[in-house]
Amino acid sequence: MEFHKTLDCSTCSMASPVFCFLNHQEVAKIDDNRIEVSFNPGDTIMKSGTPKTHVMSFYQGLAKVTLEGKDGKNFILDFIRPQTFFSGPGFFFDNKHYLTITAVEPCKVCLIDMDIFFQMMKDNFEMAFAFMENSNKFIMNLIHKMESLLIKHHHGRVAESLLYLSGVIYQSNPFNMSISRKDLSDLTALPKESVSRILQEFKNEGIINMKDNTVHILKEDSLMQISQNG
Amino acid sequence: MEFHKTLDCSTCSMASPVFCFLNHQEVAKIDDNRIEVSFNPGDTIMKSGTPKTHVMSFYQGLAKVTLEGKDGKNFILDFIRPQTFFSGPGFFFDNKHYLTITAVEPCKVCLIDMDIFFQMMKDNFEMAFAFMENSNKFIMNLIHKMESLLIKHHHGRVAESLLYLSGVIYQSNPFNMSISRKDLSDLTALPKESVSRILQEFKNEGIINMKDNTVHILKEDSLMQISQNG
DNA sequence: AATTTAAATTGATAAATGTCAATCTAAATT
DNA sequence: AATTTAGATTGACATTTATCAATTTAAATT
Repeated sequence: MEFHKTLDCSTCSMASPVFCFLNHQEVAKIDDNRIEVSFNPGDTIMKSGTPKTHVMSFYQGLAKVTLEGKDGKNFILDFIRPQTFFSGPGFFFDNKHYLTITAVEPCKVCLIDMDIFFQMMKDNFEMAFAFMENSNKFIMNLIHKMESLLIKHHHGRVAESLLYLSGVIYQSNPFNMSISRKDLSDLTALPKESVSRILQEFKNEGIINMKDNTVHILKEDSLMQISQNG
Repeated sequence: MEFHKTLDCSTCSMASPVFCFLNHQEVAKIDDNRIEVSFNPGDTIMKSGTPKTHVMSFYQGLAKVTLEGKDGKNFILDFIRPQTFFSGPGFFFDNKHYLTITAVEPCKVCLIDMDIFFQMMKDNFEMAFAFMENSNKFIMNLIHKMESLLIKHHHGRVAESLLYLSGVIYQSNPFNMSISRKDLSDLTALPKESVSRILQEFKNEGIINMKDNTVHILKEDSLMQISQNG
């Protein structure tokens, strides 16, 4: 971890849309009340159950947002890429974390004092509204995720995840999957054995190719169909 | 439906906590820009996909919040009882409904013009914050629901639902279940046949009693244990 | 490079689960 | 009250799915 700052809010191009309605004074105040933190893969960025003191601007790397269930079962609700603003549902409520965020690739974030951010929303309704929009998008993600998990069968879930990883998270087609099979298992809410099997099936059917964590989607149409109907 | 008003905001005791920070002027403004609507069981209060023009204060009856999936599969995310404020995740985003709300028992609601409510949040940050707290509670409900559905087996889900209906929704122990088996099926994300079977099992094991839609929980401890471990 | 550790794959099996069809019950309509 | 309709229950079956154990592969450590 580094405690000196390498960025300047006034020139930062990595800020989330939540911050785009601030005037110079407000930007300066954010700058004075933030800390930059780096995380290595596997590091916990936010831990469910702990007190919530900051909101987060995620500006580098890849992280996973996890719901910790019982018996050590975890569910990945989403992956985070820059630029993302994250406060979490405990904000305004009991100021605790309800989700765990873990670095998958090396990450850099700015942590902004929650009270400062809170006060700023009082004076700047545009930021407050941008914050609310951000919350609502999070809700819609959750709803979509829920729908997928409830409706789709195993093959469909894996197909959807591969398309999501390639299209949204890694944004390339032969993509190097930096997440583990366990992560894929937590993302699809499937036992890791099932994930292995299904990936193997996709490979045998010529839908994808796999080698050394590099996945190549060969028949995107087939995957989309499996994702829809499976 | 009745188009004349029977209530007065300034003396209304059925308002959600979201409205508790308003001054006289603001209360009057809400009063001028709301309509009272009654719904019969089965009526659609809000329909997914339609434009969103109002926020809702739910002050009488029982309704279900449904996520419409593919192939006519529906999932009940929650039931609504007074007093509940509901805006929905489309607010601030594309102003469409993403969830469907349907009356289960006769319902009465106030629909408040969305733009008026929006403007009022600009001037009254306390209401805006109460609104945000409401949103975050909704998120936490969703997360809890998701966890249950992902972790628990069929018996556990039915057990949890019975406890929820008795404890939260109907607030009595021998309770008259105004929701249908199909609703119970949509709530637990289980085929209705499975719901029937499991209820019957619970009955045979002396955990509950059932007659004419009246359900009596006899062994709450057993149900709680099944809900936890099942 | 050798050894150890962890992760991923594969196979076999038992259990859970969804679907179809048929029966039964209750409610609604005439 | 008789008829119709919708909803709920039950049974049987095929399929899906989770779990355990064993093997293989890859990564990390010495």
